[in-house]
Amino acid sequence: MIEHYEVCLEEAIFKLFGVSVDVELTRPEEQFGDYATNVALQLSKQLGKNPREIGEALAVKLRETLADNVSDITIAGPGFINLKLSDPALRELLKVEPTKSLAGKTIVAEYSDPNPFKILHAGHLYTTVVGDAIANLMETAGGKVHRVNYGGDVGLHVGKTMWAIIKRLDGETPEKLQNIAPDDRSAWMAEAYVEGNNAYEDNEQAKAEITEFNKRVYQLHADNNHDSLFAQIYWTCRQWSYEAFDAFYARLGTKIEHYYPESEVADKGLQLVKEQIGKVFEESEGAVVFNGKAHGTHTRVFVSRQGLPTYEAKEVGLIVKKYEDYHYDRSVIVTANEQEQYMTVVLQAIEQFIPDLARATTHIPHGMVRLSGGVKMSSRKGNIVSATEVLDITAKANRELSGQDNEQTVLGAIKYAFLKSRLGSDIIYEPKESVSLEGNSGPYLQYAHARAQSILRKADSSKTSEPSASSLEAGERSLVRKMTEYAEVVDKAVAELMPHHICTYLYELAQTFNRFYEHSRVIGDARQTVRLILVQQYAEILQAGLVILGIAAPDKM
RNA sequence: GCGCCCGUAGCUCAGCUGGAUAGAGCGUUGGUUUCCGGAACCAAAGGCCGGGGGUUCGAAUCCCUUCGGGCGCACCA
Repeated sequence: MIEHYEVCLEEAIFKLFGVSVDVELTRPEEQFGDYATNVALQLSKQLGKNPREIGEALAVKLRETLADNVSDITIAGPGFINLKLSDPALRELLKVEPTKSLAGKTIVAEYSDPNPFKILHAGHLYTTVVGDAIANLMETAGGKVHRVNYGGDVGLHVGKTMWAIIKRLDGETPEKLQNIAPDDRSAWMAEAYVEGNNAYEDNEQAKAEITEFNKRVYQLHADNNHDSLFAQIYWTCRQWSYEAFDAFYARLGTKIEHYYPESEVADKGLQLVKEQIGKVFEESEGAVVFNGKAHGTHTRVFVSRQGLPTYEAKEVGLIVKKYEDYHYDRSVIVTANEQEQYMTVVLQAIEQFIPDLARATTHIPHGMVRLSGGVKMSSRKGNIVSATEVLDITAKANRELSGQDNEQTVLGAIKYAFLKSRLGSDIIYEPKESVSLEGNSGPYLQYAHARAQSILRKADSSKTSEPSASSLEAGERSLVRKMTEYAEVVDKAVAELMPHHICTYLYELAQTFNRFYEHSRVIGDARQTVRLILVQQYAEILQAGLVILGIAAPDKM
């Protein structure tokens, strides 16, 4: 639809001035019109003419060719051309849906990535919410999205936790695991990890033992050993972690389709890397490294001196494994930005021998979550806020404010607070502000939706026999104008994989509606029919947007 | 030391593929209610867009530089 107007402008410019340009229409402030372009300014130098002259000449031409749809064309400021659409043309724009730019594409979205044997912390909550929204965006654009996560069920951290667990059990006694109550399991393992990590750093003997445990865990996978006492403890605890993840995702409404444990990709990665020694990778000080310096980055170890694959080699295995499983056209990996340069190097290495997969992969880095006034959280030190604690303090803030418990409100509050800022920087989470029903919050939007639904419910019982008018009053027009931006905003969010655009837009939309609603009676008014249609469309857009964000849009609150 | 990211109102943030008087929310001050959900609306105050230089008709936006903060740089993930 918008393309139609752009093409008309391009044709007019060609006819008048004999030059071909790519016209891009933007959304100006409402006072200026519905669409605007600065082509006249851009052409000014090339044509040696005053931009306003160019604009005026174009306006004369366009008033003829666009007479059906455009009610007013003005030249303003230094030479902007502003188009105001006729009311029917504007309402026609409401039929435009987000572009299905990913139709037919298979996409793997990897996010969340909690590690078994470690705590599920606030950062996991954040990255899960972000990943979900991004996956939803790609789905909205028509993509077939597979949501997966990846977690370290092997590696040094497992060695640390296992070391402490066995110490706590007073030996390799898997039967004693039964003494740990199901509700305590996650916390118990998280404590064990901290214990193991401290021992690793402070105690040489423990460090040696942990190193040995790390190898034993790899060996146990290599042997597919489920029987030894050590193996029984390992598999039981790993299962505890997965059960905790399942419960966490169920609570959030996240649907992770497949868990990739590191143990499934370690061998593959190791093998792939070894095959490329002397080509892509080289041996250095007994380890296998990728020399990123030659490519403007830095050198990274892919296989340790002990012959174990590092995170880097496992990533290679994972990227290939995901391709074997899904044959994706595109792969998106959402992680914290501390992994940004690591990922750059890994993709650079893969580019050398499987270029297609490297190019199909997009890494989306985001910042850390900080609780207001808090410090960065580290699971190694144990001074960390768990995902559950964030949910709990938010529930508490909501209870104090509203006097009741409402899980949907709490989740809406957290998700919106996490998603409303542009990805990349750290975010500061303020529970009280997030659950506030005033201002730019999730609950505000949920309430806005409930309120619209309430109007529609009431209208069902009233008569709506008046014919719908085609022209719009000022307040109605502002609302329609804002609603027509929805598809464009979604397209932008999809193109950039940036969910915050949806948040910004939905909030502006709700504000526009509230302004309209404040001054315009709906039920019982002479314009009830046309206004009810607008309320209906508004509620639909609000809901669609909230769905993308993974936030419930309740009919009542 | 090298690399990446980030500095916008008291606080939290939009705006960044250059364009019209730099926008919201919270907080502060004042106002609005016969009536559809006031969890709202209206208004005011509050900004050398970290500093400096450059490119441009035009810079919060691009380039250089400087200061401040975050993160990453070999066998953790």
